[in-house]
Order: sequence, then C-alpha cells, then structure tokens
Amino acid sequence: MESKNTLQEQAYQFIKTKIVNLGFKPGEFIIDIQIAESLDISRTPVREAFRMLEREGLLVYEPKHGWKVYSLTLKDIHEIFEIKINLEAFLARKAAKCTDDILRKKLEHTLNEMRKAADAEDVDAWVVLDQDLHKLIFIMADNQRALNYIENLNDQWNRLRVGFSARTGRITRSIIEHEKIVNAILAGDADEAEKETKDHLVLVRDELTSLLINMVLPYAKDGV
Amino acid sequence: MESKNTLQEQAYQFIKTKIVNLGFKPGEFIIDIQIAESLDISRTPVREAFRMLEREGLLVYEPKHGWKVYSLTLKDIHEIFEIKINLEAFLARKAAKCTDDILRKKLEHTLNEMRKAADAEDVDAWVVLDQDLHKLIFIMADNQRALNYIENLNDQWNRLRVGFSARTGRITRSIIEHEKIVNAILAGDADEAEKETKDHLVLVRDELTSLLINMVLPYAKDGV
DNA sequence: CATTAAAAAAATGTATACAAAAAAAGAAAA
DNA sequence: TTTTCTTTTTTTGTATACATTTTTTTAATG
Repeated sequence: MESKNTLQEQAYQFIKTKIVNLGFKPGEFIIDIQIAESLDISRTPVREAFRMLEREGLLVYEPKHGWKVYSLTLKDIHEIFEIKINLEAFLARKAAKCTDDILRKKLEHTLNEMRKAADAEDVDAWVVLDQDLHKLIFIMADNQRALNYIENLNDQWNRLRVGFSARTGRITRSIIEHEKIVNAILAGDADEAEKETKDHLVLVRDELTSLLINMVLPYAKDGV
Repeated sequence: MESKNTLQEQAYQFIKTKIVNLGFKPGEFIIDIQIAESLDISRTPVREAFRMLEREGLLVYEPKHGWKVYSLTLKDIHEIFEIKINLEAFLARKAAKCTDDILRKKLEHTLNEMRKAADAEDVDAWVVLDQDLHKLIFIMADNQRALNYIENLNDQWNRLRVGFSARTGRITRSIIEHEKIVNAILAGDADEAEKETKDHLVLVRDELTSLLINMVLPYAKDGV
C-alpha cells in the first residue's frame, strides 16, 4: 500500500490496481507505451513494473508478442488451493506450537475484531482483518518464504474476491471456521489446527469454484 | 537450457551461470553497466535480466542501492526444506495415484538410468537424472504451479550442489532412497510414497546444513 | 589522528531515439 | 467474396543520453 516515489512503483501500483479491479481484463494484452502515456512517463519504468507483475503471476510475458493479463482457469484455482491447503494446514500446525504470547494475544484480538466487523456487516474491514489473521498465523509458524508464497498465490485469485466475500452468509460461516482454527492454535492442538485449516480452505475453494462457474465464465471465455 | 536470441536472455543466462558457479559471490553487489560492458551490450537488457533473476530469488533489489546476489543462511535452508518436505511429500502421495502408464514407465526407466550413472560414478549425469526423476513425479502429481515453485526453491540452493552431490557415499545412499520412493509410487502406496519422500528430503536437508556449516560459512560470513 | 565538510566519481532512475519484428490495413488477383 | 501479397502501422528490443541520487575520495578543521 505504501507508495514509493519512483515511477516504476507508481506504474506498478497503477497496473496492479487496474488488474485487480478488472480494469484490465484477463487475457487482455497491455502495451507499455499506452500505459506510459496515460501516466505521462516513459516506457522504461513501465517495463520494470511489467517484470514485477510477472513475478507475481498477474502478467504473463509472451516473447515477441507482449504482456498479457493472466487469466485464471478452474485448473488454476484447483492448483492454487491444492498448494494453499497443504502449506497453510502445515503452517497452522506449526503455529499451534508457537509460544510467543504477544502473537497469541494479537491472534485472539484480531479474531474479536473480525467478529465485530462481521456484526457490523463491514465487508471491507472484514477482508482486511481476515488477511491480518491469516498473516499472523503464518508469522507464528515462522516461515517467511511460505508466507510470501501464499500471499503471492492469494494475489492471483484476489481479483475474484470482489464478488466473493460479499456473498450472503459467507462471512457468518467464515467467522465460525476462523474461530475453530484460532481456538485450536491457542489450545496448542496441532492436529485440530491442521484439520480446521484444511476444512476452511476446502470450503473457500469450493465456493470460489462455483462462483467462477456461475458468474464469471459466461463473459470471460478464457477464464479469469 | 535453450538459448533464445534476445540479449536479455543472453544476459540472464550469463548472470545466472556466474551466480550458480559462484563467479558472483553471495552478498556481492552487481552493477548493470559492468555486465553490459563485459557482454558488449547496453544496460537495458541487463536490467530486464536482473528482474528475471529477482523473480527466481537469485538477486535481491535494494532500492537506491542496487542488485545483490542473494546470500543463503541456515534459516533459508530450513525454510526452503520445510516447504519442500511438505509439498513434495504431498505430490509424491498424489503421484502414487497416477494411472498414466507412459509416465509410470518413464519413472521406472529414469530410476534405472540413475543406477547406471551411479555405478559409472558419473556425477553430472546423475544430477540431471535426479532432477528428471523428481520432475516426473511432479508431473504425475499434475500440479504445474507446485512444480514451478519447487524448481524455483531448488534454484535457490542449487549453488551448493557443486560441493554436495560429489560427497562420498551421498549418491549411493540417494539411490536407495529414490528406489523406495519410486517403488512406493509404482505400487500405488500413497502413504509410503509420502513417508519416503519426507525421509529423503530430511536427509538431504541435514547433509546440506552440515555442508553449509562446515565448508561454506568459514569464508562467506553472510552465508551463501 | 580522527572527524566533518566539500568535491568528484560512480551508479541508479528515467527519457528518448531508432532498428527489427510483428500485426494490421490495404491492394491486387483468383 | 475470398485469398494472397504488399504496404503501413504498431510494438517490441536495444542503445544511449542525461538528471538525480548515492558512494567514494579528497580537503579542511578540530
């Protein structure tokens, strides 16, 4: 969220925002000079930004052809969640063994905040807290690389989040799932933490899959 | 391995090779213009190559400072193998359920070739076959993203492979470990495939850790 | 001799020019 | 009308110039 003052960073933020908000459509080719002109900068920083976004899987480079906004398929969702389910379940298991009281307190606090946001039906706040909570669990698990990778996987499908978390009942159910995970971690029950994380992610995956089938595929023939 | 004819690709291959062969030392800052001059090209393609290598975790960009060859610590090895152990064990489990006979035949064949290479003490051939074998398992597991990520993790520590696989007894022992994994997969025994993969990677991690402690740390104070 | 200040050198960040390649548009032939 | 070929336009790939920032060197001061 922090906006560094280099033009590369500006270009990066601009393009990423447009992709996430579907201003650039999945499968669309984007052209450096056009973005450069609309930001009133040169091509150079835009191309650097392209490489950064390629790194995150939001853009795909096709040599001698150009830069394409990555288009998620159902297979992608399946792959992404297969990895997420495994890694996050393992990290939850590890987090259950974490003895850092500050982190444990924070975890409890974040869950409470989530409850409040859910009661207030504040979807935006809830989304942020949801991310905070998962991040906290990963920090407790003490594997920075895994955290980075999962955040990267999330970047790849978060485009769909717009239509997802606002769905009826999703947040209410999600609170219950998160409570189970957090309680297991705080109780130091690694097996339970692993199991509840898996269950939670399977539900997310399945809802996301049906969302992709019902809402998005009709107008995006190559996926999202 | 394929060398595309763009200068970016040349620069990319050149830098990567130097990093892997320790021609550029871990922690060293590398400067675009110097590489550009030694390749007799301009800075532009070199900078594109930098971004590609950043993507692979071989270079780290420090804003307003420059590009640093990433330096592995023991914590990195621990993180990398924690992820590898989890993901690869899961993929081996999935591979055990693969029914594609062509892939299964290939797997058996690759193991045989590895045995031959080991008998002939052909380390170079063995390294290639080892990578082929693991890749085959991942292909059987049918998760392209996980495959890519594991290959990326491997890129990060393969620099150490030079001194690693040549160690006395490592290959002989490794053959046995690989046989167990392959046999479990071919027998369709998912539990066993998962277990043997974990055991194998734990051994690799531990040997790598001791290598890092004994050989490399003395002269590379920030790790490798 | 150590510390700070100023000047010089080097490296990054950006813009722009131009050649080569690809895509698009238009013209000619079937 | 469709197909093929040519021309034009667009876009990529690369080089280079230059401003800004950072680092190093040198000079001055205590």
